[in-house]
Amino acid sequence: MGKMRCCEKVGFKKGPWTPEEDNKLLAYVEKHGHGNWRSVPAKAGLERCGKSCRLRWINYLKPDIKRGNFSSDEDHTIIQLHALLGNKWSIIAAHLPQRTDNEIKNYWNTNIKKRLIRMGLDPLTHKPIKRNNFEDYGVGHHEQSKDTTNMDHVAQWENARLEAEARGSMLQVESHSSHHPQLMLTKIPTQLSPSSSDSLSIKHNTVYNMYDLILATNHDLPSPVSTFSRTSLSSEGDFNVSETSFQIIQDRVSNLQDDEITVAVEAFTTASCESIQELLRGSTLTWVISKVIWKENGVKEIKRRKFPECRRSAGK
DNA sequence: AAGTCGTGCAACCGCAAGAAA
DNA sequence: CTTTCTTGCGGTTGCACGACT
Repeated sequence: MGKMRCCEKVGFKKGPWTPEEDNKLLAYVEKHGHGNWRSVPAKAGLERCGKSCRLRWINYLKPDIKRGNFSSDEDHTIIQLHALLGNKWSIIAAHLPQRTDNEIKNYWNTNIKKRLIRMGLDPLTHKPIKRNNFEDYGVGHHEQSKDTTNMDHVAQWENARLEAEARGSMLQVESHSSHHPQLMLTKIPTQLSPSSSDSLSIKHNTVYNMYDLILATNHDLPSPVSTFSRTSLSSEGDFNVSETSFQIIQDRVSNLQDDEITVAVEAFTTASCESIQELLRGSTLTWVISKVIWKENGVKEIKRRKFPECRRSAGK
């Protein structure tokens, strides 16, 4: 593209932030809000690039961030979600209010991953590693035998994994029944609430829900809405939606109460990209909504988007 | 006391998605 | 439709600090 990324420009300071810099950034964001990070450094009087400012704000300065040790509940949640989703830190973080994806990623890499390996479990699949693979993870036979004596812990991990898998397959079963024209809503934390959550940004008097939504519709049925869920998949594909269908679906979404939106479906959140692709391939489907927008007066809008090919997860 | 090693975490980097022009 | 810009994500790096020798 030939453009200069902000952090490539010389003259920007790098490294740890000083308290003075933190104060400047904090004062600026409190006064003007965040967004357009590129212009923030100049306006805030900082010699940092916008990206660095954004990161500092998101990972450290934001007032609702919880720091310190992870509770056993949080630990359990991370294990379960990781077993299902893999390294989808942002999605995992969405299930742990006040925790940042960076913090969860660090916690995983420095703590949970090592515990798994010590127990002889594959950190990717959470399943037992074959004995001759132990050295791949730098675990010798001595250590293995030491850890396998603690079968309780291994069993706990296995339970967490199975629980997560069961949850995932249940969601798929529900999803396959998408020809039934009902909304499937399950509890999800409050990230869809247009308050001060991580997933929202406020811009031009509009609250954007940054979590994508999938809205599957079966054209053979009178009701356009069969499943309604959220995901964060990327998109590509070829699904044409007529203006009529779009209007019907938009009306349907607009008629949802805020609290219904707030408890949006979890199904695709925890299903793998592959299973979603498989699911959508087999259906008379449908199309994808990228986001719901709450305007000031509470009116909801939706934005269209094409079907996902999961580029990020496939490429990395 | 000095040097080395291991660990935890903040910060950086490259890339991609999505919005805006 | 294309280009440009901003934002977000996940992998990786490097520094600070404590434990150990």
